[in-house]
Amino acid sequence: MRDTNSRSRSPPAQTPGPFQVKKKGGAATAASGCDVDAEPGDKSWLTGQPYSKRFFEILKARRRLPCWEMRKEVVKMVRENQSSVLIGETGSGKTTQVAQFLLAAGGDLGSGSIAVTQPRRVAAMSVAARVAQEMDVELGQEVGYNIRFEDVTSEKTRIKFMTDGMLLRECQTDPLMSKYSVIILDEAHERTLATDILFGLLKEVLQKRPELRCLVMSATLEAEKFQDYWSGAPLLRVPGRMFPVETFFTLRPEKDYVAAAVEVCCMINQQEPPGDILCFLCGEEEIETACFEIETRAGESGCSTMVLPLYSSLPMNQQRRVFPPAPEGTRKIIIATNIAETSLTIDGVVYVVDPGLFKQMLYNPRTHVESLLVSPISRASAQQRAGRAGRTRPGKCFRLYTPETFEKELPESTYPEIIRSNLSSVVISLKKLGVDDLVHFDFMEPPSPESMMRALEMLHFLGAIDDEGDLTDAGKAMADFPVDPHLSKTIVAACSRGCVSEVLAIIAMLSVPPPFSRPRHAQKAADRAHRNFASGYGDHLSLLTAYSQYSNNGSKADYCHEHFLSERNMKQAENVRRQLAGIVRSRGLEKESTEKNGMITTNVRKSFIEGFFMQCAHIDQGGKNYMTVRDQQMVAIHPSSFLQHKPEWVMYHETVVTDRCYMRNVTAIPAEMLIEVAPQFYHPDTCKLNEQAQKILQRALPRSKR
DNA sequence: GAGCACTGC
Repeated sequence: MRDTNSRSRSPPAQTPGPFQVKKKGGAATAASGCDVDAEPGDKSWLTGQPYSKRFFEILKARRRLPCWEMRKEVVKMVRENQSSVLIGETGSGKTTQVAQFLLAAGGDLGSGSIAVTQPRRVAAMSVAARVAQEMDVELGQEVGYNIRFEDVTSEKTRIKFMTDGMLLRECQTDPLMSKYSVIILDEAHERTLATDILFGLLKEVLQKRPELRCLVMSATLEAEKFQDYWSGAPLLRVPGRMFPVETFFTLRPEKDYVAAAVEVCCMINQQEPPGDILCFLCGEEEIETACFEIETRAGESGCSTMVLPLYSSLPMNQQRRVFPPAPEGTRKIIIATNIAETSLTIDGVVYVVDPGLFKQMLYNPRTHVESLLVSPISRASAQQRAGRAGRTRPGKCFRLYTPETFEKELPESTYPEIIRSNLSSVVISLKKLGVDDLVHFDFMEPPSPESMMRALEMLHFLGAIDDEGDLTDAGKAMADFPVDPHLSKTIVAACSRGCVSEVLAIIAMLSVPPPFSRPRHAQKAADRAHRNFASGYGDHLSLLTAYSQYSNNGSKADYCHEHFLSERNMKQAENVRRQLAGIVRSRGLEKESTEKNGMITTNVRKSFIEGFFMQCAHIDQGGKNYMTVRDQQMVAIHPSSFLQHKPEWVMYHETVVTDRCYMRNVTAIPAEMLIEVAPQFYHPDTCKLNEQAQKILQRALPRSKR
């Protein structure tokens, strides 16, 4: 099944480039012909230690992987070409084997270390653990991983699994990626924002480092697209290993996909032979509804069934319930979001029910509005979902749409993140990486000029770039923080206003999934508990109260439980705060704190206005709704807000569109504070806001210092 | 007075 592409270029010169990394320790070298294969009694070519018994047991399984037979071809392709593409289906073993082949092959390939990127943290961790075991080394020594908040590598590390975002961050301090002799971008078909940017950066780095090798690994689809982008790089195809999956379509489109999914799950449960069912739905609420209905109907029909929901906001211990096999004679039915398509793999699934839909965040640069919409999945996703039924034995996939829909209405592959995202973070990090000419940056999928313009405009408003489009000092500082530019601007502002400690806590709380938990069965109690955190100023300062109380409490788990905080998300917020504080400290940005002079709430709000002055809204004439200043959109305060009254002006963190457009995380801002902090936008003499807004500002003018 | 797909730095 191999097709090495005929367009492959002639091999580059074998002379080491100027960025050759000095050879690190190792018991054997390329000259001794080290190989991944071994015989009992051999010593590890890498550590010089005798191999363990387990090593040989694992080796037996590795030799059976489809990838194994092609190890010489893989090595040859990568050695002879600066960039190449490897297509490997599920079960080919590419993720665990390829880096080992290349390292063992030695020569230039093993001169530095090998980076393997993954879109997800868990994947980076678990694959690293597996490979360390396969190589008979301790995790964190020769084989390690690096994800946010966790660096399990050492001086000795030769193969490093990392998230794509982590490698992108590393480029800021080492733009030539000089530590690495090979960079493998795995799961490239997922087209994450970070992988797409790494593509473009790597293309430039490869020109400067002729000895560097880049391997793009992907599941089957869009091979030609990758090849074209990498100027006809050679391609190797490794077959997968999976059981056949029989696919069924519906005759007519289904009006109510939740009802149809429930129907089909119950049908399988009653009529099909044993085997677990995995059903894809779009969100928490419909999953819980479907679970309830299937459970009820299974009870009526007398089938022994275990119905389990699965989505990311589900507490960990409940998520874990999907993995253990059901008792003999009981069928497991898992109703899951997209989390089960890529992030989690459940063994024992024989039937897949696929309505062909998922929720996707879409950004409209024209209106600045991001909204979460139910959209059709891609044909690639449909194939991936079906594949979930054939992991342990032959399975069946029930698609709740017609073959015509599949052919004509499903896009071939998922819309890359980069063309449906707000690009302000992308632009500021590229600028920081020295990519000034964004128009000519070699994106595999260039984002729309409009999206790019909006991002540049926003960064200009925030003072991150000057009129020439170059990063300002503030902009350079902002780019160091792994948060959205609105937030990094707020941090930089807080540093000068002496309230950075408080602002970081708030930003950490805003950057993690909702810290306030509100379990279905105890909503009233949760609301009551949360009211203890309420600040009259609004949500930002309420988040600060919650964070401070939590972090000053001795028994955090108990505190979370009693006050209906999500322990998982609060821990995450602590991590984020610590990381951001570390950056503030290492850059020496902080001025003296204003905590003692009682200005803290004022200064916190002023700092946020510096980052969010475009995300403010004023009350309309009727006094009921709000109008956003940026695009005159009618919005309302989200009912979850701590704000109990309707102030004239509010600042909001984000908008969410459901039936109506809501502002989430809202803080009251006096008009005079807007005029003082952002006069370019709010001074009534110069601002270009509507009449109503002007009137309010005019009235406030005498109170302001400007 | 309503609802948060999924990742990542």
